[in-house]
Amino acid sequence: MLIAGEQLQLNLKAKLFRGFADPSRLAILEALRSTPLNVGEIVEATGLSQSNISNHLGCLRDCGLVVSEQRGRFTYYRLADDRIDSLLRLAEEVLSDVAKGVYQCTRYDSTEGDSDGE
Amino acid sequence: MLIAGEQLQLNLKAKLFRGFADPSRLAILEALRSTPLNVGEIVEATGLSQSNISNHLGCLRDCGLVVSEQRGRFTYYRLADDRIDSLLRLAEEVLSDVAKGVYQCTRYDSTEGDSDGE
DNA sequence: TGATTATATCATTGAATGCTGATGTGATGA
DNA sequence: TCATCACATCAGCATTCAATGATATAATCA
Repeated sequence: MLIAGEQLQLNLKAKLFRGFADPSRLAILEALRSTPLNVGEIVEATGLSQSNISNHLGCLRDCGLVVSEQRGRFTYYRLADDRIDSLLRLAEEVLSDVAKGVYQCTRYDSTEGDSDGE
Repeated sequence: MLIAGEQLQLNLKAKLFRGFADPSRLAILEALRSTPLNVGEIVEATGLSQSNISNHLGCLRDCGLVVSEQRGRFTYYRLADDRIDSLLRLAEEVLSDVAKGVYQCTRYDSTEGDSDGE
């Protein structure tokens, strides 16, 4: 049985991962891996709507995954920490091994559900 | 604008992170970090219900984060890969830096929402 | 075989969450 | 000041998803 402090730690960690656990947010993070971008540039890079991106950016910023900097009318965003990049890279490594499994995991699939039967 | 292959890659990565993005699943993964456990032991370790755990284990297994091994009536689970552990550890490192932000991020908070008003 | 143990599956329900479209706000320039 | 640009915020909707309780399955033992 978990005690309160451990639960809190788990909730924090879950929230951190949650920042990465959405394709739109990942697209934003990926776009920011190479260089800081303003919102309009992120819109172009991802094809997502402006308000959608702004919402996700708010979450990512609140959660400390990105930081923003105002320049005139533009707001530039960048990854808050090099380890954000490391996490993404490590995830890619893991994926290269377990991709088959994730690929077949239809539990959280929003696109479509092909698959066999277990 | 993202092309199809990149989108697929993002969806995969998001699903991978999704395995980590829930306190219950994290509790299960944490329990398995030290040693393989059967379902009953995971129930004890986490305090979650059996069916709840079984559901999460199904997801974790389908997504390739854990592997299972039958031993008599028991099913033992363990982390599928050392890098699963690395990802958890790296997340802890990041948390130690951006914890304040995540802590204040009420967007995905299920426990409670104190906080100031931005 | 029948009882029990260990685990998986299922339907349901309520809550969380992503997306959209409209609107608000602040900065810039005519 | 007025129009415009860049971005943030908000309400509403539709979907996803976690948890529960009941039930099914599969293995073990008497």
